[in-house]
Amino acid sequence: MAKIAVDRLRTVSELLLDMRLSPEKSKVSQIFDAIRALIVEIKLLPGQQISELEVADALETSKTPVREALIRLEDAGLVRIVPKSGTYVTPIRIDRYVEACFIRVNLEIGAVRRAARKSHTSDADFCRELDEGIAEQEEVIARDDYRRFFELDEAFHRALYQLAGVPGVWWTVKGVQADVDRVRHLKTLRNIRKGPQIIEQHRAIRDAIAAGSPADAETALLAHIGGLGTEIETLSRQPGLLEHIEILNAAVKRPHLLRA
Amino acid sequence: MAKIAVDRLRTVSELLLDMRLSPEKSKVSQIFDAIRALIVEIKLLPGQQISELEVADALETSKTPVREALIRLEDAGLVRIVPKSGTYVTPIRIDRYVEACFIRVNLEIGAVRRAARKSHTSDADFCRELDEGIAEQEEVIARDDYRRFFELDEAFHRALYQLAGVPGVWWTVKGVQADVDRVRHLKTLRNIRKGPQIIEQHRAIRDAIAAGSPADAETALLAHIGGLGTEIETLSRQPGLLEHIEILNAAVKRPHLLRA
DNA sequence: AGCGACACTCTGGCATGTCAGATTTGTAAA
DNA sequence: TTTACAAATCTGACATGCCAGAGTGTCGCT
Repeated sequence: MAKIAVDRLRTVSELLLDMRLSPEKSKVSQIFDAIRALIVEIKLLPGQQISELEVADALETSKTPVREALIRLEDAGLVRIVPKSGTYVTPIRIDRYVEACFIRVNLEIGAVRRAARKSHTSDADFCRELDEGIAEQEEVIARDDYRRFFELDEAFHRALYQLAGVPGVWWTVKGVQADVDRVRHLKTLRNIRKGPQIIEQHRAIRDAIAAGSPADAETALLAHIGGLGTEIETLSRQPGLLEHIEILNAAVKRPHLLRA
Repeated sequence: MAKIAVDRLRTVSELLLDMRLSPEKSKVSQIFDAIRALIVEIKLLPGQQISELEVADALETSKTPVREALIRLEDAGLVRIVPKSGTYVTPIRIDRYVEACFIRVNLEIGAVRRAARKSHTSDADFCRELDEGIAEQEEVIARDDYRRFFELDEAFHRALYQLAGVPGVWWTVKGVQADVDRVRHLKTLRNIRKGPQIIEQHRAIRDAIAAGSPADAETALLAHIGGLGTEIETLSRQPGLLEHIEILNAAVKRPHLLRA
């Protein structure tokens, strides 16, 4: 099996040591966000244990807020709490990943179709928000600001739901995207990027909506985030990506697979 | 404004007094389920306060598990926790209702289409589970067992996701259905039922899947759970339903609107 | 060496207590 | 009666502590 560079195994306490809790927001939400980020960015490996007490000590707080954050992380599917045993990062499951893609694709198809229908009976300014988004995307891609581009991409898709008149749906999508985010992070780690191409696709979606054509909008969206089959193919085609995931999932049980 | 019969305002403690916590399952999940049921069945009215301490006393337990259950209820959108003030049942918002319908319709369209495609290349037994479900539905509808019918209906739709190969999607659907369930409860309270018709629609969906025709499957599904517009129309056409919701939302602030 | 019993440790479930802020209530002045 | 303001009350956020059960290592028996 190919050796793959993986971050050294770090305990939660190590990773959180330099974090300071702001008294402005609730501790629970801050801890939730912090640990979620660690999991999504694969700083915490699948299967790795997260101890309430350890986190509490590292953050100089008590177990209670940590525990409540972990409960919410469990609801989000990022950790598994096993009574009297421990709390563990869930493995990256490709079936969940596929389901998340399924959800996103279908919801977004529905959104762009609705948006296109509404656009049909609205003024020319209907797509202004999309246009502004695309313009800014081009700016940041020009200076390789991928973090910002990631935010803009998210905003663009959120705007689609807004145009469709179902803004809240976005949060549902976000909620199930945990596994997608983890895989996406792996992809960017492996330098799989395609910024300009994405912008072109965004523009195609915008145009179809502006033209008031639900069918074209669906086609454009599918070309963008792809059908389910496409998505899995993409994964398989990336040499070693699935293997990489396997290794990550197994790493905690077999630490000798890890390299510094 | 029309007077509408509404359950007398009951505190959580009253409603939970006869409940006994089983030591087999965790207290949190039992409390979560119990309060969720009370909210969905509109025993607890929108806006009504749910005090941690009150629930804890009624169930002869401590605040901790109650609190954790309430946190999960907040994630589910059923309550709103206001720091240093109280925890309140969220109002029934029709925009959320619409969004939940949107989510369900689009996901289920995707599911039946996929199921139909898979059926196309599978054996004749592909739809057996659906057939068995429909058969049992006919049995229970014959003896007016609406509670059981409700379960079977749910199982039928869950089976659709299973056939599509994305079983986990069902849980996402369930997660966002809180408001739908509340409205549905209102509907059944107002005697809006149509059992035999539903079974006929189930059969149509099954047939389209068995025939391996995605387009027909989508059509049949739309006829069943309806497009978004249809759903809202249904609401508006029910004389007084929207009003009823308004009154429920306002009831707690204006107790004089309530009748025994 | 192989294996089972037992003690010890660790974990999360839960009980209880403290506190600051939000809300309500009592009350007295206008 | 109305209003203003302060005391009393109530609430959830968080801290701390205890407990039973799961896991693990050790030691003695075979």
